Amino acid sequence: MTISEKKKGARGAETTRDALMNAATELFAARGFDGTKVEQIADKAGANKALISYHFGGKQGLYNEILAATFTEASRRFRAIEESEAPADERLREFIQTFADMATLRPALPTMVLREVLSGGLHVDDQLLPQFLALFRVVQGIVDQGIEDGTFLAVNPYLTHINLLGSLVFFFAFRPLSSKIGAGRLPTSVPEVREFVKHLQSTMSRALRPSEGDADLELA
Amino acid sequence: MTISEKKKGARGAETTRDALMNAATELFAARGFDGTKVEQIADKAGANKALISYHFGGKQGLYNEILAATFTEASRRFRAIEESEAPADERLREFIQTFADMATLRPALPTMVLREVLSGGLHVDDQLLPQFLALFRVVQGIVDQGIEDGTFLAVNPYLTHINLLGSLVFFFAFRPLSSKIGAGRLPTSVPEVREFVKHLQSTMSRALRPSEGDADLELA
DNA sequence: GTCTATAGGCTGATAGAC
DNA sequence: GTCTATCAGCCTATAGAC
Repeated sequence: MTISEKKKGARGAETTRDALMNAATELFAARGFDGTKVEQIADKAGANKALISYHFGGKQGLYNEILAATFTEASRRFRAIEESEAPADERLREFIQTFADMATLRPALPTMVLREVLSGGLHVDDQLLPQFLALFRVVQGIVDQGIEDGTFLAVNPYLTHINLLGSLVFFFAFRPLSSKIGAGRLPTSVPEVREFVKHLQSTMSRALRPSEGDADLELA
Repeated sequence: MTISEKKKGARGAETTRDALMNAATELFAARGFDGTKVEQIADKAGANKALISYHFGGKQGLYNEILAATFTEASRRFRAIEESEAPADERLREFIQTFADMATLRPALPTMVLREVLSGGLHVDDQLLPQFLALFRVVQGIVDQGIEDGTFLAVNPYLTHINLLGSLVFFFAFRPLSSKIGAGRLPTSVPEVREFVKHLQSTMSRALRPSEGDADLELA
């Protein structure tokens, strides 16, 4: 038995601080800030609720820290794609795959993005805003590149971005409800992530591929 | 001065009941159930907060009534598309346009759908679930039709539905934040609904159109 | 139908012992 | 760092006058 396991049998080598962060991330994602009570967080973490104030200065502080950690990690991962010099089509596939990997590893990410979007970004402080916006520029950069070298149709990059990110975020946010509704009432069983990734990749690829008689399409 | 205007000058011919509904719809959409306080609703409606209990039996009752009204209206509008006998491609365009019209007229709709999805459908009682699911079957019905008569690629209808609905809902949910971030920091100005509708219609059309060498694509 | 006043419950935060 | 006990504030709901 290690020192850190001295008291809390339910946790591994996790510090109390980390346990609180993990528990809170799940709860905030599922129920939102107002819907989550500090006592629930403490219980789930197997810790005392007073420690939330001690470690994070309160519920709001904990939320901010989680938001920052989530966006920072996402930001870091996407930077690799932004710096890649692969063809646009390949980078787009990579973006979809990376987002899916991240959402699988951290299911709270799409949910928290969505909650922030819904709340009008009320909780995103100015320090975090650049990272938030960075996430919103990746797709546009890729589309710009594809249009420039002629491998993509001249679509509106911003709308393409909304289209793609909306699909991704919605898919992952919808999965829990999808499971709840159940196999009987839903036309198909809950789809695998792999399947969805493949679907979205080929859908976007077809949607952006310039074809013969398509000079009339957009340009907004 | 009509009888109904006897007391509240700020409202039109609106009954107190309706004023509360409208104010609450906006607030619930913007801040969620837990984030909205009954006093805020009353203030916005120019009414007394005790009247929420009187008219709706409490905050939860008010929320349920709004949710029911919202989904019922959506359900009614989409039924027309479901019963249409137009070609699949046209019906898909119609679906997108109808959703956009509805979201423009009632901005709370996409937001509340999204909040329900995020919460895992916690507030949707069993009576409402069928209407909720109906909304989720429209796109799939259209795609099924298109595949059957050969005008669409054999894509997965459920994933196509997620793709389309995610894009639509996200676009409208993101608009307020988009405005807040501002013209300076966003690559393009906040796009018009018309523009987005056109984009999404042609994107989906291209994504679903069967082309020459595409026998390899899906079938999950 | 509408208002005022208040009750009663819950929540987040902290003081202080260990 | 962690825990117990407690408090102050807020929030919903209701009783009762008009």
